[in-house]
Amino acid sequence: MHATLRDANPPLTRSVEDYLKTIYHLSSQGGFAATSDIAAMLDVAPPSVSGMVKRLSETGLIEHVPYRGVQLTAQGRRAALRMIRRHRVLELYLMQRLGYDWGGVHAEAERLEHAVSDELIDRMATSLGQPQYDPHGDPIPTAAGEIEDAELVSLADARVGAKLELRQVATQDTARLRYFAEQGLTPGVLLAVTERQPFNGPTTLSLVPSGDRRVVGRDLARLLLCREMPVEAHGPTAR
Amino acid sequence: MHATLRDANPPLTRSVEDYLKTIYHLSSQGGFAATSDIAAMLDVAPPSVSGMVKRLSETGLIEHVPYRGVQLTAQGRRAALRMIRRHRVLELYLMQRLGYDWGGVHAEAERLEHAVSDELIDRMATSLGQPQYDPHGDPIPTAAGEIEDAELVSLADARVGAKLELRQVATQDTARLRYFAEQGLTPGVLLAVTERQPFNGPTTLSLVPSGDRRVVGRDLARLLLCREMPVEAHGPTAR
DNA sequence: GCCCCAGTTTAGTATAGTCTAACTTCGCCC
DNA sequence: GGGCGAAGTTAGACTATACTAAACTGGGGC
Repeated sequence: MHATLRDANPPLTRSVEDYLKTIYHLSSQGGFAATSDIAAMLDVAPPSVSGMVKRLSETGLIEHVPYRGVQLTAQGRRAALRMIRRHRVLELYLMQRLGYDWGGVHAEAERLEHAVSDELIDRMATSLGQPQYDPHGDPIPTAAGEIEDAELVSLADARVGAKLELRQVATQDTARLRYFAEQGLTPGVLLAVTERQPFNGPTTLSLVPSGDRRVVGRDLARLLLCREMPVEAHGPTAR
Repeated sequence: MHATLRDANPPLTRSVEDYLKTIYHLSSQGGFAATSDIAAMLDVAPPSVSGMVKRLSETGLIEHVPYRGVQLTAQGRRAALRMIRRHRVLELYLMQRLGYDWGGVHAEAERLEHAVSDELIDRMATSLGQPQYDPHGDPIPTAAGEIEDAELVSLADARVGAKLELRQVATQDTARLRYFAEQGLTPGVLLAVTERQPFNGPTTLSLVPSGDRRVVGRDLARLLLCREMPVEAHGPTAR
């Protein structure tokens, strides 16, 4: 009797899927996801997170170190990547095939990702030619659950002419964070490197799509981790 | 202060949407939907239905006559038709644009219909050219909530050559119902009228796609209510 | 015209998720 | 090195939905 692996995949609930995705994002850059960060990102109260964390670690999807935070297990990571694949394929499909724009696409994908079957996602991916990146330039995990490493470059090292997406601001310092925010340099913004002074001089960049220029000194530029954008191959979608 | 219509649309839950759709189908042909029929169709226990019925009638979506059954209010009917529109547009889109076949499309649409936005459905409908019928030949309600009357013809009155979908077997008589079932004449089957003998004689038909022939006398033929199929305009999808 | 059974409703319990309020723990600061 | 504030957890309650078991109702058969 192989009842051992009986309920190996009790289908995850919508809520569980959201938690796993959130934990994946929070812990991808650094070990643990904190309760309060999860709560903030999902817009629920911290005790709700504690409760869910208990259930998820009982079912082996995450590992919980009390007062430290949580991490995904291999199983949890697989489930999270499946959701991320769904989300990114959906966003790309909605934009390319149904005329969605940046405004509406995220919310729509956010709801659909819990309802689609793997088959539908694969059909969409096939229809799109097995794309590797979503409309934001983020890599799409494969159906087998592999995802390209983000390979972040600091702005200080990016070559002049590169088109980048700012992905991470590598400091906890409030004053610097605030300064970056004032400059419009927050994760997600697109920019092009237009110039760099020699001898460790400052980098000049222009924000996309506004075209605004910024000059960033080397020390600060090293904190801005970016992903080089894939060659623009898709249509005239905004940006 | 117009707080009167404050929570006019507390978004319906997935479960509520399923109940409304089921009640619509069960009560469309005849006044009341019975508790046990709803339970059977949703695969839940009858007491679960009683509980939901109480809540739904409190919120004004249905009307409940104890021990008789339930009917949709105008508001409930509107919500049900919205779900039916979603379901039918989804089925058509999945088959025409993503290569789904009859096997998988229903289940997929059944899940997606609770997650899609009205905008997405409208975009799909636009992409399909504002279709009027789903792949089963059922009419698609408009975005405004209007649905074509089914306009059923009895098999006895259908013209020779017509292609029909059997929609309703208009008798409660068990013996007749059993006989029809044995003949493969159950709601949903497709058939073509091939011949009719004069002077109120029997009608000959062939089942689609098997091609099997049946001869049905006038009295019985009058009980078989059918919908004339719209002209086949879509591709070579199985059937 | 009474009775009985199928169908319906009530009662009570469970589960997954949420919340607020109250308590605990951690680690930083002086 | 002791205290204090922030972060985390526990406790307890609520909602939506489901279930089983038990009680009720109403119309058809004799």
